[in-house]
Amino acid sequence: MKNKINKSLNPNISVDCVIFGFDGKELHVLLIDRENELKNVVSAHALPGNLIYDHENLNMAAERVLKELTGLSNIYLEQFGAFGEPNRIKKKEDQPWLKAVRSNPNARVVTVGYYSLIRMSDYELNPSSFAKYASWIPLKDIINLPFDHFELLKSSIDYLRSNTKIRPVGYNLLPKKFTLNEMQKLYEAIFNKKIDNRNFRRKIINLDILDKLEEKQEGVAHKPANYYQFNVEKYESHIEKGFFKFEF
Amino acid sequence: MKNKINKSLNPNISVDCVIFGFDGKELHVLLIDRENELKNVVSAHALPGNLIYDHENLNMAAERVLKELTGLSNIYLEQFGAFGEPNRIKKKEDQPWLKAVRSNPNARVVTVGYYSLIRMSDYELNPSSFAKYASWIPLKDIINLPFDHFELLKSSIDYLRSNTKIRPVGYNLLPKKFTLNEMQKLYEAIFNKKIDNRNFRRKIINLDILDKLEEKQEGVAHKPANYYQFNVEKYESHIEKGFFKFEF
DNA sequence: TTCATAAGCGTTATATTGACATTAAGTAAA
DNA sequence: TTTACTTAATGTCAATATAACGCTTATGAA
Repeated sequence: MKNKINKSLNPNISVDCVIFGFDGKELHVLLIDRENELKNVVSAHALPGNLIYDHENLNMAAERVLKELTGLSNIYLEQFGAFGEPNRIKKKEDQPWLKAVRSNPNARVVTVGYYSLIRMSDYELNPSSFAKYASWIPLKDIINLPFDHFELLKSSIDYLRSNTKIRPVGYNLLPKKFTLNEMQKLYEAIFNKKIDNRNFRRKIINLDILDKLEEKQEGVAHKPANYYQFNVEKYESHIEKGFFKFEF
Repeated sequence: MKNKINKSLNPNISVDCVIFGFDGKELHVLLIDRENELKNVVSAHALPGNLIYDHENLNMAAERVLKELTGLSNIYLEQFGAFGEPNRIKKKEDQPWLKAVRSNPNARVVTVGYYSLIRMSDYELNPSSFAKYASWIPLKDIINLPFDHFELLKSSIDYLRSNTKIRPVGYNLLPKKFTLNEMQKLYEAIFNKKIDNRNFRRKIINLDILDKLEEKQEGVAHKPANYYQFNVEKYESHIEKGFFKFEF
């Protein structure tokens, strides 16, 4: 079995996934823990990623790898870049792990980065393959990662920010029903900056992508907030055209 | 020599370059002609691209490949995506050429797309390697290409357009000195749509990235246009921050 | 001198932005 | 039952940006 798999695993191409989650307060990233015996290494955490099979395309590979390592499936993944420094997996501290899991640990590997935004509470993590654990780590607590994963992470954040400036975000990150303040907190988390609440509300509501529900928060010790949900049709069409202002 | 090169050519990873040029009227794309005996194939034109060496990173590879095939050097290239459909180089009509130039013509190849915008007149084309000719083809005349090159081309155009909405464009495409109308024609070519000239001028001038020169067109049978040039500092800083309007 | 051509300029009505402070609705505590 | 506390929700104004629109100007050619 191992041989059969290795036969069609391409030794030179991998995918890595940066999965962002939002808990209402801050952004988290889904990382896996690799083998236990590597716990004493600088960082056992890593982005879920692995070599691809020759019969699958890059998107399929990313979905499969994510599923194998974390148990997550049906996740919409978007490519944010290819990373191919010749020395990207040559760091000394990364070698023991590579030797343990790769049949060709010295091969040059170019990786393609995929990212996604998901509601943390919607998914249960079920790590397997070489992942012993999979867990949500607050973005701000991630200070290093093996290989060039930290670069990938930074790059994915740049991409997420650019993207959020161009098209609305949140359908995949927020609960089905959410308050405008939760949505604002998400934007603040993405841009890492405070936003004026009146201006935020005006801008978002004018986009006309939300439906205001008849439902309010309950049991909170303050004025209850109204719930909203995305109007999927309007949201999608806005995603397609983007909300550029610099048009002619 | 052939063996030595092949030893370090990675059989699974390639780069392809989409080089856009502008002649003052319309966008052109730099294509190579492959071997003569393939002239009767559906399309002998192709994007300049080839496998990468294991010692070079993706950017270096794109620069080298571009240089080898077209003679262009010192071109700033930007990545626009990775393409990895398993069948992307399996089309029947593409096999003879692959067999002729690749030592492993059946290998699965993932390609990374790079694009650039250049002033056509600034560069002389000097094809070599497996390129017999390299020539500028009007974008609108390109109706098919081998492999998935047509997909890459479409994807690069999408990327160029998105990019042009976010940051100014033209420094690499227009002559050093240019008129506002030439710049407008460039934008019209990119977006493939007419732009109101007064609004265009106002918008571009308000960006404050151009210096108005003391020089005018000469010998034209109409009111001579004023020349402008990019103020590189202001242009660069604008490129960095982008001109998003959807900010908080 | 006139003609043809593209360059270059300006206004107005509308929409968007950013800055800023107060009131409202609920629970908890006194 | 009153008061305190907390977060939700709302409005205005001045400045800026946008889209739509037509006329005048400078030059070479006829």
